[in-house]
Amino acid sequence: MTDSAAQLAPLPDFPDLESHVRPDDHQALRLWLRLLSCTNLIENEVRSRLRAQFNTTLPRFDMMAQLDRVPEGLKMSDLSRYMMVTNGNITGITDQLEKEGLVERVKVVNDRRSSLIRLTPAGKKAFAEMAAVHEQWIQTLFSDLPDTDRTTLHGLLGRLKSSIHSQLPSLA
Amino acid sequence: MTDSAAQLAPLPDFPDLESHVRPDDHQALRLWLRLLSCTNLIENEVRSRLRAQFNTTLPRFDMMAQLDRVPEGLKMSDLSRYMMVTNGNITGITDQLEKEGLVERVKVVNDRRSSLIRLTPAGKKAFAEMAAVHEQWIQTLFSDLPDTDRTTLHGLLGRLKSSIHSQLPSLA
DNA sequence: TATTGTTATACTCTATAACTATA
DNA sequence: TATAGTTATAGAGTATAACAATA
Repeated sequence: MTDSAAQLAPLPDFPDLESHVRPDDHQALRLWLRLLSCTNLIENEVRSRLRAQFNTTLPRFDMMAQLDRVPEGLKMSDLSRYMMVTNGNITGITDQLEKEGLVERVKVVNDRRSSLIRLTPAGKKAFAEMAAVHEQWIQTLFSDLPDTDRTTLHGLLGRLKSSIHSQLPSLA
Repeated sequence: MTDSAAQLAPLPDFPDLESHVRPDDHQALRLWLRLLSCTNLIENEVRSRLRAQFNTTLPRFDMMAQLDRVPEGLKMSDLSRYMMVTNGNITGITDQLEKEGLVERVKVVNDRRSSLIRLTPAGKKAFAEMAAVHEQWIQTLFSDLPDTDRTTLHGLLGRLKSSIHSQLPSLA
């Protein structure tokens, strides 16, 4: 693996937030604008495909993804933390998915305030179908990036994430 | 510069969308979840500070940033492309900023359908103050990442962005 | 016919805060 | 007192689509 990525020719000028970067902008700002452009590019595409092909939204998909990985279910406060949104929003998304029979609230015996949310069999099935297609989208969108570059990127973003969490301890 | 980033110990488990990655998830999906986590982490913080300290929003800030870099102004359709939102939304944000005296619509002679949007002197001043503080936030948030890592990251994200644009030519 | 911008609409996501029921 | 979840509210952002004016 090399550092050649840093020495490549300038990119073509795609129209986005990065378009008006100026020569005197500092490295961190340029990096942030590019990070934001990349993420928005992919996220918008994924949102639009989720809507078109599965009539769902990213938050709904994300919630089902979290639940799919914990078959016994998750408390709403856990979901709230993982999805980084407030409690009331989790109630709203849960209500939608419950009405469609994709998740269920399961009472727990030891604490009558809380319940576990988990996927129903129908929810598991629906999510499995979406997840397979979703993963294929992601594979394809990232497929031009060589394996080593993906690994490097993953590692560097891990450092960035740790560093930011240590600066914003309110989040951890 | 080395590839050491790829060989580091696993990250602490911060509660976010990445929390439930499974051993059999493929590299591209892991990378995408981490990219999304990092961006959301920073973006949420920036949104919240823009709200608290300047009583503004990210789209408003972004629009002023675009305009600040083109003193003669931009057409609304240009802004629409750069900000990757539809035309109606640009009208809405422009209306807000115009009412506050931060931008103005300037008629162009050769095409009476369109006008140029540009910052007013008050808008320039207000943006300059915000931009300086905003850049300081970004500098700080990225400051733990060594210079070489920032450069590598910038380069790799550039490759990713090009690759995605070439897959989604509708955007270019 | 195509393009620029506006308007109207509807929906989702979001935070905040007050509330309840339990612990 | 503190915690889990609900409800109500208000605001922002978004896409879609119909529209007027102009090219």
